[in-house]
Amino acid sequence: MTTLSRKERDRQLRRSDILTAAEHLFALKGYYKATIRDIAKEAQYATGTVYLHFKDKYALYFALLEDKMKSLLSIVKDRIGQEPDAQKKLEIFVREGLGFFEKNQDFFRIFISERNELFSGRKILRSPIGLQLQEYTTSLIKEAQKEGVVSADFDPGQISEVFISIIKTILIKWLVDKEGKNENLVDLSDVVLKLFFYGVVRK
Amino acid sequence: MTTLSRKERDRQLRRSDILTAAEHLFALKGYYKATIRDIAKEAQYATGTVYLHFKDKYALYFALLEDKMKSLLSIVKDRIGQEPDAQKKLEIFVREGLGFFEKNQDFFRIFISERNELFSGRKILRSPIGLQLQEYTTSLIKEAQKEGVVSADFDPGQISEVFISIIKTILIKWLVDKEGKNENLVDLSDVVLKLFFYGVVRK
Amino acid sequence: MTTLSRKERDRQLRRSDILTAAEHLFALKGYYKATIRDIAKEAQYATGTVYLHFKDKYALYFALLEDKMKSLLSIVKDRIGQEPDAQKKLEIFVREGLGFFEKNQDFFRIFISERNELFSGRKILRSPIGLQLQEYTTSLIKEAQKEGVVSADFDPGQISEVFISIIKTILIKWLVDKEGKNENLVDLSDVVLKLFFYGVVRK
Amino acid sequence: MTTLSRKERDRQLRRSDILTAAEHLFALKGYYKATIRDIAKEAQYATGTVYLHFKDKYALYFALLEDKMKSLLSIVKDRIGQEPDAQKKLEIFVREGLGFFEKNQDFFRIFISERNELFSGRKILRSPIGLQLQEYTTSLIKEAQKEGVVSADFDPGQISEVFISIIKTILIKWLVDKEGKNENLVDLSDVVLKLFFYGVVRK
DNA sequence: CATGAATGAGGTTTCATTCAT
DNA sequence: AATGAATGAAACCTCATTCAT
Repeated sequence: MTTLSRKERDRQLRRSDILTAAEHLFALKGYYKATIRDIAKEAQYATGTVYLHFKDKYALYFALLEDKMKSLLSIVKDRIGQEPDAQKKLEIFVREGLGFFEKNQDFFRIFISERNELFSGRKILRSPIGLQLQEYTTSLIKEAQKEGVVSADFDPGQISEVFISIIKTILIKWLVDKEGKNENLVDLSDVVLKLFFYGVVRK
Repeated sequence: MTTLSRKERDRQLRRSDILTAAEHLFALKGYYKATIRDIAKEAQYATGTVYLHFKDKYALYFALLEDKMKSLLSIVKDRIGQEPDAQKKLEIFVREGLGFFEKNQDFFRIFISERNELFSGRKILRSPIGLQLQEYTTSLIKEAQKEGVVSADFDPGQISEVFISIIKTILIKWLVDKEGKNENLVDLSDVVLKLFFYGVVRK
Repeated sequence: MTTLSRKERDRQLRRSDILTAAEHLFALKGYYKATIRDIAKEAQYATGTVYLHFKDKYALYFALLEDKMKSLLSIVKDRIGQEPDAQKKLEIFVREGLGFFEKNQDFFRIFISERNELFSGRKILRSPIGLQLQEYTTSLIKEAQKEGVVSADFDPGQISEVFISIIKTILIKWLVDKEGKNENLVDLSDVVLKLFFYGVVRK
Repeated sequence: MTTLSRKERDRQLRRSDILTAAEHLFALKGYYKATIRDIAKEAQYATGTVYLHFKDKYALYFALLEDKMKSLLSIVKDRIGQEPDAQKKLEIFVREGLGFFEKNQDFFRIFISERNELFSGRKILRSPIGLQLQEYTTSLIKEAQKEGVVSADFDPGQISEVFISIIKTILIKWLVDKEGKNENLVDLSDVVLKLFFYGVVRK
């Protein structure tokens, strides 16, 4: 039993090594320019080893996104936990999302590049986990509408996408400009929430 | 002189043929899967002809985005024209932007996929024309801040990106869901502006 | 017109160069061990050039067999021409077949290796040209049966395959033993025909 | 001693398991497309185990043919036993050969594909056991010649190959057409012998 | 001995780019 | 200038073979 579980643990370790290397290279070079050989080399395995864990290049890419999105979703759900207030939930969502992306910037780069693929072949965002994330966000919005925090006039699906897109936009800008500024993530959360809830008009 | 200008006119025509084909194929298959051969074939030229007009594949891609962005910028500037009111300007911006993208959906698909490349090699958004578009948007925001329409607390660069990103998000959702709904572009403009100005809170 | 036909002629020349190299290497190493790279190199072209003429490795192989079989069939049909006597026709068939194979020994090696593939994936012998060759042989046998030269008791399809197989067997043995002996092809024809018509019993 | 012999018996069992799986897969997919992994899996061993019994892929293939040919030869020799009549011997040879191949169709498919390799690398037919089979057949023919059953004009080696090839051809056709017909093996033997002894002419 | 994960050479195929016509 | 065949580098993926457990 110990033997078996060690085997399985080793297997997961290798899988994880490869995913980490893949995350780095896909973020750095993009899906097409990152090669399996490079990924294997960075993970310090032979090319063929990658194929013991992932059936082909796309399966590796897909698994990577899937794992991270699962992780993000579970963290967010966990942190939101039993919080009863709908607005607070959204606040936690923003804070945790920003935090996760900051710690997983490679993944973030890959993640934002997925929105484009909505039209074309790739479709992580419509995979089970992609849909779960979307549904979860939408459910938070719906709740906020029920509680009267968010106007019921809006289409919750639409609004939840705007919500996500504001988070992304603010985060991108922050990452790109990072050099100069010292703004921290808490401040970013505030900006996102203010924009989302009250828009840009002068109070 | 006539001869020369006709030559030049022909040249521009060919260039334009190729750009149109490229727009179609890049939107359809993405940058990597669209081949120069296919583009040339769709434009009804030989492969080599493409290289008489564009130094390499990326130059073609870049020129395509540049042309369209120039066109978008000039339309928007033209329509905004002498309008004195800052808020109205933003309204026109949204309306014209949505209209342009609707008429140029192929370009739109390519355009949204450019955000990803912010980090990596491609960077149309940091090219002269990309920066002009960005600066123009930012200038509209600044104006709105001066007139007190937009709160001066926000960083205008940041806000202008959020502005653009809301437009994109709403438009993407509209295009993806297009089948069922019959919402028109004017309604979309309203949603964008409401969200941008007042956020989602119940009034 | 001249230009066009020269182009086409050049094209056929290249195609033919590649086929010749392929014939050599397939015969020498077999289908799987012969590589496209080697074939291209032997034909003095770049690897990719092969793919301008043949969609993939199997298409090249198939085209090779097809071309040669067409050629064999047309030679045999041509030589048999207006010969009225059914037995003489079979005699010509054997003579011309042996002659063709002797001049095309590389092709012969590939050809005999095709019988095996009857069961598995490859199936040149069931392609249009393969069937034509088979049907033609069978038709010769049927004629011989009508004329009373070959017993009507036999299934003509079966007999025609035996006929072909005797030719092949005798030829293989001859090629393998070639070193020592000086038996010529005419003598071989005699052996084939005697065996086929009268069997091995002492007269 | 018992322990040792059990070990040895086990060893032979494993070897035999692997050979059976190999026979199946080589027949089904051919030498190149059958993988060691698949063979091991079908035999329910690990990949590496195959290499404890056979030095490499070709050794496995070779051993398979060798075993079966040994078995065929010993059956035929056994059945021919003390039969004094040369013609009867050939009759038994045909009957037993057909019977063996019918029971070992997988092997038959592999066996017929070996003729091709006469020229190239593989050469089971020139291995000790291949030569024994050939020599045995030739000796039967020589005997028949001595007894005046087969004309002494023919080269016995040549004739024995024709003999084998007629058997193969008739059997292949039978296997391929099997669906429709109900011809049994005894009838096939008759056809083979008639063709071999008397050829195709009308009596 | 048995296992099966790891290795990495090597094959097929694609495609941006060049260049002789 | 236009053509499009040729080039050949480089990618993905397979699989015979090895070797630590």
